[in-house]
Amino acid sequence: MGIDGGDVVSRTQDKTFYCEKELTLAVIGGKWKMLILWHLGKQGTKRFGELKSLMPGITQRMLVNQLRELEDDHIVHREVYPVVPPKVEYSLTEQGETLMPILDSMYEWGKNYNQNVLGQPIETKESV
Amino acid sequence: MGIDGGDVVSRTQDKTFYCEKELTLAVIGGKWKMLILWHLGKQGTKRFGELKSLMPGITQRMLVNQLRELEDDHIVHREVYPVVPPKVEYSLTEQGETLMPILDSMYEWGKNYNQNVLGQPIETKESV
DNA sequence: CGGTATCCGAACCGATACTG
DNA sequence: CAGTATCGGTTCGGATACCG
Repeated sequence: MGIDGGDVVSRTQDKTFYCEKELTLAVIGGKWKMLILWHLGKQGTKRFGELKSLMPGITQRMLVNQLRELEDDHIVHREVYPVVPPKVEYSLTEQGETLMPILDSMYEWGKNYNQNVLGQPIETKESV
Repeated sequence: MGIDGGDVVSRTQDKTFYCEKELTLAVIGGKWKMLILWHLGKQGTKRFGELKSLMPGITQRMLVNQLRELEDDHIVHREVYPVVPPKVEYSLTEQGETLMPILDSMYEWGKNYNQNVLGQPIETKESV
């Protein structure tokens, strides 16, 4: 029996999960992970520096950190080319690709919630 | 322009979001929120104490906290009956109901990930 | 170019005690 | 029964400096 009264579902990331949803959340829930997955999923393979440019707000420390965790979870593949200067490419694994429908749903839900509940207009590049 | 180089999408919970997915994550991402939504979504209206019983691992402080945040976000409805001893019932709002397909997807993804990637057997009440 | 290492404040969250 | 209040440990994540 787990702490929530249910069976233990899984252990990874040094954590114990009592429900499959929590496992999914643990994989995509990092501060920058969804954004990284989004870029890799929609635009394909990217170099480290390209990802950094796509997310100006992220620090190098956090980008490395989030990518390593996604790699450890078998969501992102890291390809190192032994050249100088260094070249490292990141892409989604097959398992990583299977997350895209969920991210799409979350995008759609957020858009709807923003309009219907928060009542905020959609700002487009034209309107701003 | 937002900090990530994109436009600001939304502001709520005293936070600023630059992508709709982050807004969705902010709504469901609390430590116990998915579990609360799951119970209310699958089994309908519950009293405070019932929810607490369904999640033995949660502290009273966290249950109140997570429910208040979900209420503030218009995901959960709180109905207070003016009786002694107090009686308070929680249920999903219409907007809250629209989260269920996402939670279902996350459940299914987690189950698949647990088997295919982590390679952990499914523990059933019978097998344990 | 693609990282590491270190520091440190903020946020999260559990334990515990008290209350109308 | 359904909360509130307070304390404190742990984790998260931003800033900065250095490296092969």
